[in-house]
Amino acid sequence: MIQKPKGTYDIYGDKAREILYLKKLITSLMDNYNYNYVQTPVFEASELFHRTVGEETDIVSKETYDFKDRGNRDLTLRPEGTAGIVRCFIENKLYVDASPLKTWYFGPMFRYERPQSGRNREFNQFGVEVFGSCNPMIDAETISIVYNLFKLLGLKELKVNINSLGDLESRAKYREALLSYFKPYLNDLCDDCKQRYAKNPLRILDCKIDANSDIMKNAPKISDYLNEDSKKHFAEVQKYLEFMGIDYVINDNLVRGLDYYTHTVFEITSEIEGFGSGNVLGAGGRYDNLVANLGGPNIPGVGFAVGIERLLLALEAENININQEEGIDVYLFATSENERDMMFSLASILRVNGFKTDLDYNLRNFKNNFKHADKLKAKFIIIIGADEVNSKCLTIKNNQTKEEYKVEFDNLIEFLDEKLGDE
RNA sequence: GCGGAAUUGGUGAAGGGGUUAACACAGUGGAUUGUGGUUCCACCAUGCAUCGGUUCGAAUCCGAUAUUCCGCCCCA
Repeated sequence: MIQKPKGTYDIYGDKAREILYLKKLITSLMDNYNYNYVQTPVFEASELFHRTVGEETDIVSKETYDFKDRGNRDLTLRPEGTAGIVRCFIENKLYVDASPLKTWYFGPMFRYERPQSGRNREFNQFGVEVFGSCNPMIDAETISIVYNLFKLLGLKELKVNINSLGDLESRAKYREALLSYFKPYLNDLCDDCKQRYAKNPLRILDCKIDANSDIMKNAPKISDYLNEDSKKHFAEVQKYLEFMGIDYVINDNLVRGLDYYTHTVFEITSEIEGFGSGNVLGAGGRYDNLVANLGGPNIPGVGFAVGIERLLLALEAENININQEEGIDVYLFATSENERDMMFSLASILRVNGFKTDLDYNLRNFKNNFKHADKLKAKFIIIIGADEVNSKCLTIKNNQTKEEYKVEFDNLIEFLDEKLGDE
């Protein structure tokens, strides 16, 4: 028996309805914010991710799905969404259009990881990327999208963490300060942190092992190294968040695992008991140099990604049901083989007229047909037998009230419109 | 990359070396004939993740592999 690849899952039934509902809600929310849907390839040149996400990040160094195609091209299944959208932005010269350009995406991402709760090898992300504005309003707006989506869904146990990494100048100064601060303590840090010291010292702050040590607590804070512009930018982001009534916490140690961030970074976590390390539901930030680094014009960007599977887990943990199974309007069955053709053509007419219709394909007996109609949550049942065919008068049963009606064939649509229109 | 626990029909599961793999739900057919969701009866795993080993005999013991769940690292 061939099984699905490790860390993947099939989407069907309740899960499928939930994801479709989320997509619908997100689509309409993005419409209100006036963002444009963008779809880019699921795989890209491997080099794209090395240059954007960062060579030394875990995502690129040990989690990518790399392969060569039959033309010997080096390709990678996308581990995140930003790189592809930025490439698309540059390649199609989308910067000639209205600025800022506000985009969103929804689709599968791939990371070669050990599966566990809230983590799969193929998973779905919803995200936005905004290009062409340095205005802190955009930073606050993107945070508000994630926040409002979660609130709309009914999530309560949320925490918005924000921080600023500053511009290139501030970041460089801070890096120097960290290097000189940690140098005497190098041997006291964990092995991972020793590596981070050499490759990306900011990430030392992210360390869970040393988090509570005095060394870490007394480490220099990024906020002391922000220059005037960076400070002002961060202050305005906070001002706009307050305008929108979004509670946030400034977390000095929030640095994020992707290399491209500048200025604002944020994470929204679920604070539900027992949610573990998968509690980051959405995260993102500003990346003012990424477009230029990839060979595009010097245009700033802001974005975030939300993990759909994690969002569904959080909804489940808060007992929020978004599975909107509605049931059908009409169920038809024939009493014998002779009436099946009529049943089938009648179903077709109902469907074209906008009624959610299903029918008995199996020639079930009466009992099983009624059972099946209940299972489909049918509002009306139409029974077609010899009498009905001869008299051209249909028997229609309201499956909630059990009332039965005789309706002329020609009046059927009108009858159902009236009955179902009440709701 | 490291660690822990699991895997028995469509589903929930019992059985921990002895031949027909319990029970329940779902499904199908019937008692029931054009009006059901109650009740009753019948059918529904030559097979217990896969491969190999031990044994007269393995779902049961041993080994390997796969997958699932959970934790660490990291991430959404």
